[in-house]
Amino acid sequence: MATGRNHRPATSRSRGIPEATVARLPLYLRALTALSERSVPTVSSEELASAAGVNSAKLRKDFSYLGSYGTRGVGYDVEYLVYQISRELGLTQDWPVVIVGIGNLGAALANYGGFASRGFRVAALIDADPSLSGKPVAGIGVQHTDELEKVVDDNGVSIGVIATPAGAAQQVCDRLVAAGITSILNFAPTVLSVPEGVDVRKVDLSIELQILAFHEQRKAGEDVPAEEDTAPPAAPPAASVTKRTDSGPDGDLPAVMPA
Amino acid sequence: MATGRNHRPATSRSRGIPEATVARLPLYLRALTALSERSVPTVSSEELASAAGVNSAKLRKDFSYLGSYGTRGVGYDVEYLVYQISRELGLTQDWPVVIVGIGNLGAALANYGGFASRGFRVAALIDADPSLSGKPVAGIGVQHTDELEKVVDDNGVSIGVIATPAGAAQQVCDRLVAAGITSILNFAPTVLSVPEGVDVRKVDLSIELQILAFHEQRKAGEDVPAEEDTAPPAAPPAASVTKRTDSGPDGDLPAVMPA
DNA sequence: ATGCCTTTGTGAACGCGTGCACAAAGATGG
DNA sequence: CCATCTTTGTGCACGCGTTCACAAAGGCAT
Ligand SMILES: NC(=O)c1ccc[n+]([C@@H]2O[C@H](COP(=O)([O-])OP(=O)(O)OC[C@H]3O[C@@H](n4cnc5c(N)ncnc54)[C@H](O)[C@@H]3O)[C@@H](O)[C@H]2O)c1
Ligand SMILES: NC(=O)c1ccc[n+]([C@@H]2O[C@H](COP(=O)([O-])OP(=O)(O)OC[C@H]3O[C@@H](n4cnc5c(N)ncnc54)[C@H](O)[C@@H]3O)[C@@H](O)[C@H]2O)c1
Repeated sequence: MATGRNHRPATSRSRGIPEATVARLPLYLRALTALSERSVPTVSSEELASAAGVNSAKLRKDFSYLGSYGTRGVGYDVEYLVYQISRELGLTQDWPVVIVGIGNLGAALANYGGFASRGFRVAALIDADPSLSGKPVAGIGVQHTDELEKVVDDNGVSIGVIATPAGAAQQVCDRLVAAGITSILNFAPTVLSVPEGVDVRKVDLSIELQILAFHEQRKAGEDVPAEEDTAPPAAPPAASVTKRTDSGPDGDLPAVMPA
Repeated sequence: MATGRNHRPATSRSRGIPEATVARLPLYLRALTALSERSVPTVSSEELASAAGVNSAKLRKDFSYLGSYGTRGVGYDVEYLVYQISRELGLTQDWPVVIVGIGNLGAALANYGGFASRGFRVAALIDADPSLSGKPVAGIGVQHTDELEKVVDDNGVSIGVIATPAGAAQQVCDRLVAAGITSILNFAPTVLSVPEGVDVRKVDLSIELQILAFHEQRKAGEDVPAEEDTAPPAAPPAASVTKRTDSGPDGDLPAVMPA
């Protein structure tokens, strides 16, 4: 139990900035960086919002949490806003990151250029497989799990990425936390349990696909407006052996019925 | 403008099931599958909730949208629930998927076993690089972009995964949509614009890291409880040359001030 | 200087999601 | 058949996030 608090109750009242806003700041920053590279001096909330794919009122409200950085009748100064958001997100400093589990995914992550584009720097690659030790991936030698604590300590790493198989994830997580890491990005399909004060974010491809499949099914099913009697199979197994009245009207279960 | 509707206004009234619940169903399903493999016959909402890392009341409410599948005083039948959730998510049928952009990430995705574990099947791998054509990745030959429409059509693919560089993503997206795809999972760091009726979900590593960095910075700053006057730099560029009253207390801008 | 026109910043209403707390349902034991 | 105990299903309240709509702010032209 105590499978680790999710969400961020924000310790109570953080200094402002709703979580939903924080999640959008990187989006704005990306759009602003693109404008900056094209030497666009200012943007209106309307333009920037459409570039970021959000509602303009939402964007203005988001920015209002950072302060009043716009000029009425004109818009926002691109460079200045880039700096303000970067600072707010903590991107003015660089963040050493360790990646644990250098398999297919871990190697792809290590090779990912977008890592360094913001203030993130791959400090070390860690894997339990001894045959990988020393092998260079993306120009960095893979180190054995034994080195984990030392690496984290020496480089002052506070962000860890887990790309190991699901079975090893919790164990790796525990070690990362014990080593002093307080933020984890988890690619393994497992719920991680962490102590208070440690943030976990997860990226789960399988979940995303399942959500898409749900909507896809709905779209397909819309053609057949048989709203009433398509779904309800109406046969909860209830008492394990007592009930089993009949097979139920749902039939055609693909061999997954309760034994 | 019209950078593509985000969210899912659910076409108006979908048949129930809040989006937040849909997003958790795969989580429950994963936990239930694990229980099923251990031949556990029933679970209480409390147990299952902790395994999935959510609140038990939330879980019960989520299940209530699917119908009354529990037995009071006992809990939920694992197998039956697995089936019900699978069916609700559309996992009883198999979903052919195309992956476009077989680079570091695309190849990792193609090799990913978790794909097939649910009803997803990699129908084709597509890349614009002619030198990749025919090369087998994860046992499947990479096909050239020219084949895209044919592949989608022949296999009845409705879900596409974009793993190309950001610059090519919108273009690839447009082609996928034109070919008949209505659900897209986007790994490229770009906002995709799609017509109504097409669902887009994104996975953005960089955004996740930036969110972690934000909280990390906050944790570090908590030591100094100078709540009031740490943040407000109070120097929006405002009128380009007119304002500039003084440099403000923030100082130390790392050479990023507006010209 | 003055008025017009654009765009910000935000008050307020609304809807969704969350979690509490409890009555009802049902199993289980006597 | 009844009492007791467990666990579901949900009414309700609350808080967060979204969106509308508009007054105030400020640039710009005359
Ligand atoms: N490949 C993908 O596209 C993809 C997509 C989504 C999720 N995932 C998840 O990401 C994880 C990694 O996927 P993958 O395809 O790279 O798997 P992989 O098997 O290719 O790589 C896993 C690596 O982790 C290492 N490892 C195992 N136990 C370890 C431990 N205790 N400490 C350190 N390293 C350890 C292994 O030596 C191996 O190199 C899995 O959990 C997978 O479910 C992968
Ligand atoms: N590698 C990662 O870990 C990672 C993480 C997060 C996001 N991303 C994003 O995922 C995308 C792919 O990353 P990557 O590291 O695999 O890049 P990559 O350069 O290794 O691979 C890109 C592939 O896309 C192909 N391609 C280019 N244009 C195409 C087009 N128009 N049609 C079809 N194929 C085309 C290229 O030939 C190449 O094979 C990028 O947008 C990147 O920002 C990658």
